[in-house]
Amino acid sequence: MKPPEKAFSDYLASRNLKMTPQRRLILETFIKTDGHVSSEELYNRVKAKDPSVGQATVYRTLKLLSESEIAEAVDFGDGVARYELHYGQDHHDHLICERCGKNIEIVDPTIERLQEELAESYGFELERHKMYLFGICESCRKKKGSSE
Amino acid sequence: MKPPEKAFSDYLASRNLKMTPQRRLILETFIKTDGHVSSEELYNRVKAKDPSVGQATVYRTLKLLSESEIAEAVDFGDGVARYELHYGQDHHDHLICERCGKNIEIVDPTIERLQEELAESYGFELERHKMYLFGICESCRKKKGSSE
DNA sequence: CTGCCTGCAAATCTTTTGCACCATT
DNA sequence: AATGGTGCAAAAGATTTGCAGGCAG
Repeated sequence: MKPPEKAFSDYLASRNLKMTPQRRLILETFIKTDGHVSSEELYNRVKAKDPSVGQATVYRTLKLLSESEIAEAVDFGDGVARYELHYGQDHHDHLICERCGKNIEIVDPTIERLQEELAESYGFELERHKMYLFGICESCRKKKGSSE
Repeated sequence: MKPPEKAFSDYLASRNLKMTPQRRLILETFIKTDGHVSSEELYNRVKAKDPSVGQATVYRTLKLLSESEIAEAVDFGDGVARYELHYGQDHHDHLICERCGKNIEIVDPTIERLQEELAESYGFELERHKMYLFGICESCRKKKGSSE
């Protein structure tokens, strides 16, 4: 499988766009940052390496990365768009602790298959899905009453 | 089960807040509107009945309805917060056509149970979840190539 | 009076866009 | 020259907040 940079420049080329130093830097920084980055967080990291990069460029590049399916938006319901690396990653869903914010990546093949079947039963061809499980993790349950 | 209005005024009372004509009107309008309303849509409907109601009041009331679990936020990833009636409704997830936006409410008991088990296997106590399946519906697949 | 509510407008916050200039072909 | 790309600042869109006045107990 080709490296993400190559995948990105291929995507750009296919749309008559160009790989630029800024885009390369943003992509590199994005890849190094694991977890779920907001545009602003990414902008800050990028700025640390090259203060001349503008915030709009980060927004624009993140959108390109989404379109090219190298990044994927994850939405935790706070008003901020977050992105995670998608290219070359296994699909996964999210298990989130509502108290401490801990975020575990999960996947269950049986559920995946049932989702497919469920969509089919409604005549849909399933393209993708998002599943978020919200609960309280073990350690937060132990120190009960400590928050809220 | 008590009617939503009662549930809401009980919730308000429990927080030393009051049921007001505006709040009542907003709740009534919200209940009559099925599907997934944005604050602005709801504001427009409310305004049609009583033009003196302000937009901020709709936002504020919608937040109260969320807190009281009478409404629930659904997030389709466009920048707008939408709400649906939650109180007294069965839980359901969403099957969304990426082409025409058709939105079907779905539920699969087996998936629900597996989600519970999956969370448990990570030591989580599952409180709630959100699942969105995105695909292409049958009629959109037939008129293929008609969009995008 | 006191405390909650409301409408309005101003403020915030995130994201997008217009524009003039730059770089590469 | 032509086509994109960029940074900046302004704009846009959604939501929140400050405030002065209003109402109910």
